[in-house]
Amino acid sequence: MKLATWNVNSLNVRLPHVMKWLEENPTDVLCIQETKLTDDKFPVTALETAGYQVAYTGQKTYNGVAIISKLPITDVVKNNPKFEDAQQRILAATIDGVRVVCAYVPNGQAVDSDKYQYKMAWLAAFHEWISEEAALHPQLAVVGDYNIAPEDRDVHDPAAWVGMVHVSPKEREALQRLLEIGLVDSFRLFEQPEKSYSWWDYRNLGFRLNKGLRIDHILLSDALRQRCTGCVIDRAPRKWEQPSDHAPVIATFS
DNA sequence: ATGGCCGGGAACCCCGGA
Repeated sequence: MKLATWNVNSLNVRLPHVMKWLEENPTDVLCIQETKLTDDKFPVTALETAGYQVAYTGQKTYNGVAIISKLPITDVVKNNPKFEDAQQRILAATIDGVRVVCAYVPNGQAVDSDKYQYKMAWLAAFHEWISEEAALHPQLAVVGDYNIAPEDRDVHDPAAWVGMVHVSPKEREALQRLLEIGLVDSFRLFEQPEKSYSWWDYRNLGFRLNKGLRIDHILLSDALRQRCTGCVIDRAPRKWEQPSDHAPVIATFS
């Protein structure tokens, strides 16, 4: 089984990239974020014709998440039942006995901004809900754009990022609390190249100079960790024409 | 370098992203 997460930064623009990537990288479950599409605009036909089932929840202009799967999708839940949220950022579903949570964690904009307060409140409620999901579903994968770089080695220039959103101690603690539920960052289960990132700024030749952050993660419960045989970041689509600023992260399972 | 890039939506600038 192969499970991937990718912030596509507008599915309207990136649908061809998604289709091409799925063709080149047969994937059982692809979780995407920032679709920026209302549900009536979701490209159901294109994906179904390619042999995938879909679940999605979106809104105009911002946010929006979806799960694209070769295998049947059941027990779909939209949003965190414990957090009233007008923003469409969470989709959970069961696929092949695995509970998959696709999440787009708020950006936070700047430490101590209103958006940062929202991010922290969102993460607290997410922790509460994921704790329960973990108790209910031994095989749990919590994947998506976390907008948090866990450690300094996940940041191209840690000194330059001190005090910035994505690396602040409070955000990192929130991610750590999620891990304490019994989840593991699948990327760090395996030897990885130095300076591995999943996002690069469009500006300043960010990708060319590998000035990035590793903020997209696949967190796994212990039962899934036992089955995990690899986790990689696929930089290839970041080199395509008109790319998303994020790259897919892929975990494989026995 | 005080910044550069994107996408969306409403217009030909501004917001949000990270």
